[in-house]
Amino acid sequence: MSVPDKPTSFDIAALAGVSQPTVSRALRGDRAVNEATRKRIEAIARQLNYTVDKNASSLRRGQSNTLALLFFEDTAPDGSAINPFFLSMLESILRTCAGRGYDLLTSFQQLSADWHVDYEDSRKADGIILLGYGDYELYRARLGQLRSQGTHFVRWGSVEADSDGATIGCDNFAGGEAAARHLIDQGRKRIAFLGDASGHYPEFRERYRGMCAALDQAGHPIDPALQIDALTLEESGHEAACQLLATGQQFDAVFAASDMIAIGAMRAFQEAGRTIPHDIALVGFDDIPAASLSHPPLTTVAQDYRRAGEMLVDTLIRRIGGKPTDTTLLAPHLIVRKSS
Amino acid sequence: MSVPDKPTSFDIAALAGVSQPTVSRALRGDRAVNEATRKRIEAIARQLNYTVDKNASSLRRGQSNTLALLFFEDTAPDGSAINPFFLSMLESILRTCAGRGYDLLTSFQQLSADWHVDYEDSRKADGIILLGYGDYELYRARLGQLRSQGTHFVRWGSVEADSDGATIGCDNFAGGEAAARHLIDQGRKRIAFLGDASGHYPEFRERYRGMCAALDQAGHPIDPALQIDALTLEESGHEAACQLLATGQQFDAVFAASDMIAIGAMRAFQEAGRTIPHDIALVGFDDIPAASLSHPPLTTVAQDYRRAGEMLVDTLIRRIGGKPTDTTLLAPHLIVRKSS
DNA sequence: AAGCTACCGGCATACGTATTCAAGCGTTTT
DNA sequence: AAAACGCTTGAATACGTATGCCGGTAGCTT
Repeated sequence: MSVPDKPTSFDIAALAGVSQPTVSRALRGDRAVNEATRKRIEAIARQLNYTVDKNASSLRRGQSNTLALLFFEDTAPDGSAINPFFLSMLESILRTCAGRGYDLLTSFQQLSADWHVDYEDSRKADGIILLGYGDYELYRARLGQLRSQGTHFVRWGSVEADSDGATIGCDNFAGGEAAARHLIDQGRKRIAFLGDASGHYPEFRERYRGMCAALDQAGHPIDPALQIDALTLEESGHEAACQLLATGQQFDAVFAASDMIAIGAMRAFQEAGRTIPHDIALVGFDDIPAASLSHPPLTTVAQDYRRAGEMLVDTLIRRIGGKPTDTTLLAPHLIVRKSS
Repeated sequence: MSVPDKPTSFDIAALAGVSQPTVSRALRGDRAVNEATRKRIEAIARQLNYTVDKNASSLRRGQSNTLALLFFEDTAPDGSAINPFFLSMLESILRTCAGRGYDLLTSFQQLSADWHVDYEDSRKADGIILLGYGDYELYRARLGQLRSQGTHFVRWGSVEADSDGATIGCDNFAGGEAAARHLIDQGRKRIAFLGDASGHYPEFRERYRGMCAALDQAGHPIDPALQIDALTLEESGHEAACQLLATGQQFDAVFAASDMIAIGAMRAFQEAGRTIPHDIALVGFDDIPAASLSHPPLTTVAQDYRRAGEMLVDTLIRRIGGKPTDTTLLAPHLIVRKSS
């Protein structure tokens, strides 16, 4: 059972009694082509199941109508699951791409690895979306490199590193403030923070700073002993919570830098016999799907991943088109559930 | 600030004092090129930041080293989140693709829509992976169409529709049996099933049949009244469970066709004041990440999404290469947690 | 010394599309 | 009636790479 060769625009042209360029023009909707001719060509094309060869087309036009999505990971490629929050964003990005006539290429990158972003260089994509919590220094160097190469890209992340409108981010400071204010309103005074607060994760640091600002405003002291580093993994959250308990410090609330951390911490606290929210009020960040499934359901600061995905794609498309774009800060909002 | 033109193999050739074809050969590792020449070319290429233009390369070679992933959805594109199980699989597929030197194009498809699978026709991808619970009739017609076009594809799903080794699936019957046997071993006799058992979802039907077989073997009667339709959505699971309660039927266990259904059902039962597992033992299917986070943690039949992703990619690559492939049935395994 | 082989690299060309340029033709303008 | 114009189309070519074919050189065999 042999499969007939894929028809080309020459085949269509021959059947329609016109030249190949006319076929190309007709199918791209060029108005220079006579209406009747176009209809005829379209009919034949449909009948032969003709589709434009994207490789040839991209080669000729110098663009591919494809975007590339790069996930950065902290952890070893093994065993690790990607942060659900980013998966939700992926979904939004996919839908937006489809709506805008772009395809999406997806891949993982080790943050530490020497990611030579081949996609645009090799003309496989017109631009790149960068996703993931970024190690600051390494990351910034790469961004500069991309810029100097003239690569089109946008990234999700901390806005402070941005100089040219290529970043979409969440107002992490405001999110941290909102979380802390909520806890303070519940009468909590000693709020612990689980998540890196110093360097590698600018997002987490901002959340911490927002929390500190709220504490400060309420006249509550800020105790550095109540801050424990953690990565966005259930296991890491569990560990950090155990560590916190082990310090023997008093605390009546915990603000976790991400839901994954919060969920791990919740497990640790419950294992230690603490009741949530009675003994410890707990607030997370992201509003991943699992947040509403925990027991008790997790109070959290929701990021609008839907909007974020749209903004990323639309901003990138604007940049590819050479139009100016602005750094965008999306407002998070607190979702109060039973854990606080 | 103007960006210099992207260098081509001609530029490299000129600098290296050789012809363009030699550059192409050298960079592709053709052994007909002298070692020293190759090193020289490689050095220059690296220095100029040269990368092969994938469009030109794909056009010339007639293949793109890209695979396309199509998700099928039941539900409206709005508001719906994709089944977490498939997201886990996506991750595995992505990693495997990367390991095999392929890129991955991802997109959604409405199951009902007239999906003209453009990706291979238009030479943007060498083959296609189909993912999603499939409506049988519609779906099968499309598969036939793809086959007759000579499109390379593999799919995840029920094996029974497969005639040519293009399917990777889970042994749903065995999974259903295992779940039911476990419940029977716990002394349960009247087991309800939540999920479509008749037609549209061959996977679910198989799970149901497996459960019936186990009941039968144990000498327990099978009561059709204990089967309620549900889609793989939390909301749908909740609804189905409510419906089941409303029938007034007696039952001491529930086997849900998926974890999403199980989680929705758990909520419904708890709202109705039933204790799990005391009043109702509950078993799900898939082992999505959230399954271990529910309260109580959900006993479930795990599918090996990791292996599945690898098999899908590797099988597709074999088919693209014209090699024969076999239908593969992966063995699921029961994970006992606290819900049963 | 003639012939043979292995090795290396250039020439020409093909992949399929999109665009520039110009030409043919019928109609309108002056 | 000549010139100008708009509309439609074809001829030629460029995009950048990969590969079949062939020629040339050097080392080796007989």
